[in-house]
Amino acid sequence: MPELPEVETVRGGLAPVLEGHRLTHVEARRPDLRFPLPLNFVQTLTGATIVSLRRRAKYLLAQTDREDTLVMHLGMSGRFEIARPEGAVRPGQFHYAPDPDPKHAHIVFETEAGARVTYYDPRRFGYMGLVNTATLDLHPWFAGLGPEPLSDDFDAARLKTAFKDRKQGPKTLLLDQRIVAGLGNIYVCEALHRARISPFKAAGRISLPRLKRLVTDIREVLGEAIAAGGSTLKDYAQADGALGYFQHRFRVYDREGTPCSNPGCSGVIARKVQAGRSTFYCPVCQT
DNA sequence: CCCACGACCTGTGGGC
DNA sequence: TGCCCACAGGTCGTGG
Repeated sequence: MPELPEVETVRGGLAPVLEGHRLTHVEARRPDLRFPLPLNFVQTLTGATIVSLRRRAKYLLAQTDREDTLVMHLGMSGRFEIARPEGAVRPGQFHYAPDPDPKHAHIVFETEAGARVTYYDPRRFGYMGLVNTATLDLHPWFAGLGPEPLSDDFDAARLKTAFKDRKQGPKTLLLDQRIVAGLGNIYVCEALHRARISPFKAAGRISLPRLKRLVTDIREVLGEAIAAGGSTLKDYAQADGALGYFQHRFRVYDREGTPCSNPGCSGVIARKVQAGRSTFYCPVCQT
């Protein structure tokens, strides 16, 4: 599933075709994704103009010129594809290439300009909803979210407070969206490896200088991934259909048995299940 | 409050 | 080739 950098990449891919564009056709091919779609989903969005497309944590926020913001979460396997018309059947009506994966094409948006944005999600862990824009921050999806890791609100002092007296490893706590919003399994593993911090060490016992290093490394790895256009795994493609390449730069994720890349370390990357998720790490230099 | 675990849903890849 | 199991980027609810 897309983590922060992938969602940011999707945002960047969708923004040119959605921002400032009016939705002329909205289709929900099933009544639910992970949760039921609002009953007024199609009605509310049809004819609305998307005034901005932003990201908060792993959510995409498409603010409309009506009262609501369309909130989209990609879950594990959600992705968007943009189709451009191959020709106009007649003015305002367009022709598109056949959908390569109609079985998982759950939501379709078409804009006045002729772009077709299709949401695919085989596992249906993703979800969409309509949230009143004026009170968006109070909505349960957003009210408890921690700071954006790339913002100034996120720093070592804040992590120190969040980690205080906690016995769980930093791996588990960094996945908690209330502590910091937008990290997922891949980038937590990558950041802890860069910072040479053990995923299993009691979080409350990590020193402030090491947390400072961790904050820097979180920002660094996210920044690199965003710059690379987001990572692409099996069932994820960039919003415009092109592929990202950051997955080739993972240093620990899915690299069990390969040599540790940290300078001067002769360790071998290991995998352990921690709180039900795979943790990849170097048992030698991550302490 | 903290923490571990199962559930949600579907697809894929590896081993036999 | 076929079958079965393990596993997958996230989040939520339950129960100790």
